[in-house]
Amino acid sequence: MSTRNCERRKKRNAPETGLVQKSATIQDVARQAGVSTATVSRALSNPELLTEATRESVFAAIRSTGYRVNRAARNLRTRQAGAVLVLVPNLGNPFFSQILAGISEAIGERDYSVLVVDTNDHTSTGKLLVDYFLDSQIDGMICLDGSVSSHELQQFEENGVSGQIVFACEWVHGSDLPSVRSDNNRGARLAVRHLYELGHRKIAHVTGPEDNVLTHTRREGMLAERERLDLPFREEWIIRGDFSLKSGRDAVEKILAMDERPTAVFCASDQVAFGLISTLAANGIRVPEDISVIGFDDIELSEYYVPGLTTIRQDRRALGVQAAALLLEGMDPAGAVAGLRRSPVMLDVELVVRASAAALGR
Amino acid sequence: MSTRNCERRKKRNAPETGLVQKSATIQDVARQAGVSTATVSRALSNPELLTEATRESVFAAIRSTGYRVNRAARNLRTRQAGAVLVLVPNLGNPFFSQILAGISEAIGERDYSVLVVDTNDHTSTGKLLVDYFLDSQIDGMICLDGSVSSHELQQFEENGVSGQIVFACEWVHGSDLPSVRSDNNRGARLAVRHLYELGHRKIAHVTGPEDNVLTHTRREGMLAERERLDLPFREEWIIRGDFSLKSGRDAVEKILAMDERPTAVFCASDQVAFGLISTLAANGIRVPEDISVIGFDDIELSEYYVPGLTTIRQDRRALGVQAAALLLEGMDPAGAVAGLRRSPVMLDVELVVRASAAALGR
DNA sequence: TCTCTTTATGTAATCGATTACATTCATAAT
DNA sequence: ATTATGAATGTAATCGATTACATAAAGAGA
Repeated sequence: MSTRNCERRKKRNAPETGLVQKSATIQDVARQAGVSTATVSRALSNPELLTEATRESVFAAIRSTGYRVNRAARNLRTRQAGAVLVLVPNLGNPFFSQILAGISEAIGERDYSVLVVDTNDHTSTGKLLVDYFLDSQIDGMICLDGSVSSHELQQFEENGVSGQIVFACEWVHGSDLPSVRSDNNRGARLAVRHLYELGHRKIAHVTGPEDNVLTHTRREGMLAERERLDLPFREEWIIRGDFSLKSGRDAVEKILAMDERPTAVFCASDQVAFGLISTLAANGIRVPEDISVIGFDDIELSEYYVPGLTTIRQDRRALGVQAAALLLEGMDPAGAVAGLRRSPVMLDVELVVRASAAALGR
Repeated sequence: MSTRNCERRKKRNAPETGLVQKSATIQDVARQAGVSTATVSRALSNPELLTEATRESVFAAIRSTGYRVNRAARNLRTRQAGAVLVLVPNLGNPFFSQILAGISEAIGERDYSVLVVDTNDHTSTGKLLVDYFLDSQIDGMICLDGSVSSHELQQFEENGVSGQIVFACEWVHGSDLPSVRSDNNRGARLAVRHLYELGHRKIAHVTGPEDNVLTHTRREGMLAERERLDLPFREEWIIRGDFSLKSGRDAVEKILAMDERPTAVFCASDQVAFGLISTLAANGIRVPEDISVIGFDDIELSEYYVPGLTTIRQDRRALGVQAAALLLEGMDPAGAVAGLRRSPVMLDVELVVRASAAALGR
């Protein structure tokens, strides 16, 4: 029938015929509607400026041509990127993906794309974070990783993009960049208090990595509550970890070797708790009968662990949503008002009681 | 000192002075180096075309101006987007994030951005997948979700973008789009055989959701192996699930109500297995003493579950890396050769023996 | 020495939108 | 009737790169 079908193997759109053709431009629409390109552009961005009649005819033309705005052209002209980057410490960790979901939801609504970069991948690239801005690849950034070097932070300032950055979950100590975080200190206190109320006095703590703000905040909360309750303290009860399953496992060895074995362990993350519990089990020590364990995060699996994990719940999705909102605020108008910069948004946490922490000496 | 610092709050770059200024363009570099913009462009894309001398001077100018190519301008001119989209069924599921990591790694090397979209977010947008292509937002797509409607697939074909799509992990039954997958059938057979060798004959199976290809492939593998080994079969031993923790929990109820209770359960995912085991435990049924359980996926946590989960390992990162490679191939030259389209890349799986499946009746 | 290649570089059109400014026209105010 | 005002639309410059084509220079071959 039609041998001239394959003139170009370019994109098609969906006009009346199924003919292969380049996709329609704003020019095509303008021609079709008998108006100028300016009018078409207005129909899209400021429809209220147009007469109902012209508006209609433009939209009709848009429909009939199957027109779609060319992002690259728009971005070039408006000097935007239409994308936001999320920097994740570890994509493989279920904890972060939930935050990501919240971000996607809130950001996607505003027609921004979400770029995702894993810190590990990133550092191996040798690319600086600020380069994403300088390469006009992104308009803003949400950082779930507090271990950003001060050098990088300085770059942000120097290039005037620090207003388009929001930290979520983690943050950088001493920096005044906006952030959304859970009340980690309170979480730690809740954990300790709960163990105390169950009768525990000898409480150990497996921390996160030493260079992490969460590690410090949670440890401080724990120490404060411990002091308030006048609990005994031994240096060896503070065990260094790194939030990972493996560090939970490694903690067991140390616990087994202790002169004065704790009756309860507060872990800096649920993952640590899992690593700990499973390894205790492998050593014939039962949770919670022999030792109580409490985690932090309340990832979905905690409810389905054996035993169910008593833990501190963070609203991960809310962290993401709020961070996105904050970022949009910072990006949108000239509204980079310093107002929000100084005070981090603090989200409440909650003790979730399950089976892994029980009354002492039953 | 200098009050004229705030003339424009635009981007800076890093020239000798710290003055705020618009970032340098290719024009600036050309001027600085005393060449044309064409030459600068060549220095970047085809350096071998230039004299060593000019090349040097261009790079010097690039350095001194702090020039960076403007992505939007390049994209507009070259009709590319510089980005790839990954469609994930559920970002909150640790299973997928690992694949994502693999993709990021492989795609990022080629200087593409990785957009991530959760299927849920996506469908709620009312946007079609093909729209990402039509809006020139992406050059290619990796789909981890096999539940793409045939309507969407048709749109891909019609718009000539099906060569830039790769399925990973899941795929669409009957479609010939390229894909990378684990050998799910073999995985299921391995699982059943393992249980058989442990002495189990009454083996139940908790499936995935009915509309999922993995569900079918794994079920078929299981049925085939079951037949080969001449195992008894009861309809009720096939329990419908959906890969989630919750569906594992729900399965327990059904198992408890069975006339002929199975001695082992093969779960379609590790998550299901966790849901199952924890709920069995809550009902006083011990794993593996009273009932053996085997999962599928080998997510990181499986090793740290109590008991350690015997399961089928998929190399998730490899799935991602290979999918990315396949996609790059399809996007790169005019090399959309049909050669690869027909045969899915099949990755081997492996039985990982831990504690959740044990010899019958000890 | 003169023409023919070959190689290095420049000129300028182009990608497709946005938007400052100009123009037109209808309506209100004088 | 005349001018001012405002609303609707058009004109054309612009964003910053890429690249087809044109040109210049250098060397090869006669």
